[in-house]
Formats: sequence, structure tokens, C-alpha cells
Amino acid sequence: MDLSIGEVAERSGLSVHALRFYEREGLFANPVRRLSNGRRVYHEEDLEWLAICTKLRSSGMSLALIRQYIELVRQGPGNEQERLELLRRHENHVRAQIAELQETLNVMRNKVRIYEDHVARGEADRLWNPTHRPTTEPAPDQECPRSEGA
Amino acid sequence: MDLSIGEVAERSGLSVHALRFYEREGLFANPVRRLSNGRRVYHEEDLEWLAICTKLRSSGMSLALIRQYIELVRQGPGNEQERLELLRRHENHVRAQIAELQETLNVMRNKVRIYEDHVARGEADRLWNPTHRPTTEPAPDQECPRSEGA
DNA sequence: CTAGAAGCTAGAGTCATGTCTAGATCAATG
DNA sequence: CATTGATCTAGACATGACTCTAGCTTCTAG
Repeated sequence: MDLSIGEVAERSGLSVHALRFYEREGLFANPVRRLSNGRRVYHEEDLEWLAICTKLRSSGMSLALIRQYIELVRQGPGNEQERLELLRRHENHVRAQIAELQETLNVMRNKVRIYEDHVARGEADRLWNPTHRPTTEPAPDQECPRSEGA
Repeated sequence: MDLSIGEVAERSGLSVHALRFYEREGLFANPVRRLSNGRRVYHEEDLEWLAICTKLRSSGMSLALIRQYIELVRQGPGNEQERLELLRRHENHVRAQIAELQETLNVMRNKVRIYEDHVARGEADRLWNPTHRPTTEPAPDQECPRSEGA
């Protein structure tokens, strides 16, 4: 079952532009074939790959890394070790991302509130006690207040 | 305790360029003050904010969104509802990211192997049975093979 | 007083990841 | 046969988030 670039675009969710771009970037395992009139022909396996590809992309794998991987695939059997290592590295990367995101959630829950209190108190402080700044310089090099100054 | 831009850069992990850039982009709650000689003065609370900021960034919050948030903070109390909503939206975004990353891990575990099998079989197929392609056109418009052709 | 480090501004450059345009070809249709 | 729509190529443009440069000032140490 042959597929045109338009069909692949529709089914993969990528634009035809992106598909041509991916091809230029060498992201297809099998170089995309052409009809005698120059038009690209895709097959189901390309869609499968694009689905994986999109998933990897959305997890933050760069096109450069995906290309590295697909280059190994293109070289054929024998380098499974390297492929695995590459994927493992990304897997670790993904795990780290997840951990960091979890932490960000905590930050958002706690720290942001605390920070807002800081700001609120800071504002109040400045409103009521504008003399708490000068520390580095005696007199002429004090900070010039911006909005409150004039 | 006043801090120069260099000190803040060192302690925040951001470059001095980035700090000036962030300022231009309006990412500081309190506009950065200057000494009479024009140099920026930062304080501990700026470092705290930058820490949060960096966390939000690393979780994929865009500078634009961070700016929206900090603008609400700048407007002072009264819009806590909006701030919360903004953070909640990002929180959901982060959750979605985590879910997607988990799924990506599964994909990497399973699908990639399967895909590689496909490719392997596909290659073998083509090597041993080069007649399985022509489907759309009778004869003159068959695909022109690329590497194997010549 | 002078050299070197650190700051300043405005604006140009970079990188990744696409998106869009122009101008041409080709296929199907009224 | 003319139009419409899908495709092609090469290359320009866009965006986000920085990064770097040029040219100048200012601080600090010797």
C-alpha cells in the first residue's frame, strides 16, 4: 500500500513541509523512494517509524540524536549495542526529566507561595521604610530609586 | 546585601547576558535597581526568584508565561485567583508531560524493538524478493530504486 | 596614572525546528 | 483545453531563548 506525502502528513500529524524537512535531515531509515515523476512514496512502516519518532521528539530527544539512532539502524545489524546505549541514555534523560518535573510541582506548591509572601512583605517594607537600602556606598553612590524616587 | 550582576550570574547559573535579557523581557518582579553609575544591583530575593524561574523554565514554561505570572505579582495583591489559575494550568501541563514521558519510556521499551524487527525483515525482504513493490502503476510509473538500482 | 576587569547599551548572530514562498511540473476533471 | 490541486525544489523567513560583539564607561590594583 503506497502512500503519498499528503496522506502521510494527515496520518502522522506532521506537515508535508516537516516530512520533507525530516527527510533532508536524514531521519528515515530507508531513504524515501520516488515514483518516476519524482513524487515521494511512503509505506506503513514509515508511519510506524514516524509515530515512534514523534514520541521521541515529544520527550525531548533532539533530531540530531534521532538521526544518530537511525543511522545505526541504517547500518544494519551488528551495532545493537550502540543503539541500546543511545536509547538508554535517552531513557535516563527522560527519567531525569520526570524527576525534575516532579520537583517542579513541589516548587510550585510551596516555594512560589513563600516567594509571593516575600514580595508582598518586601513591598510593604519598602512602602513604610524606604531607608533600608544603602549598604555599599556612603552617600553619593546610593541606588537611585526609580518609580518611588520622583 | 547588594549583589552585582556577575555575582548573581555565578550564583544563579545564568549568564550575565541572560540576566540582562531576562530584565529586558520583564521577568523580574521588582524592576532591577541601579547604582548612580548605572550598574545593576540585585538582592537575595532576586536569587530566590531566579531559582524558581529556572525551575519553571526547565519544566517547559515559556518566558512569555513567566512574564504573565510576574506581571500579576507586580500588580500586587488582589489577583491571587489569576496567579493560581496560571500556575494550575502549568501544573496540568507538567502532569501531562510526565504522563507522556512515562508513555515514551514504554514505547522505547517495546515498540522500538518491534520496529527494528520490521526494518530487519524489510531489508531481508527487499534483498531476496525485489519484486514486491509495484502496486499503484502498471509499468512505466514504478518506483525508481535508488541505491540498489545501479 | 595606567592596565585590566567588570559593566553598560544596542543590536547582530546562533541554534533548533520547523514554516512558507516562488516558480515549475503533473494528474484529474468539467 | 483550462483549471484546480497536489507535488516538487531551493531557499527565505519565523520563533524562542539566548549569546556575542562593538564601542564606551567605570572601578580596582599596582
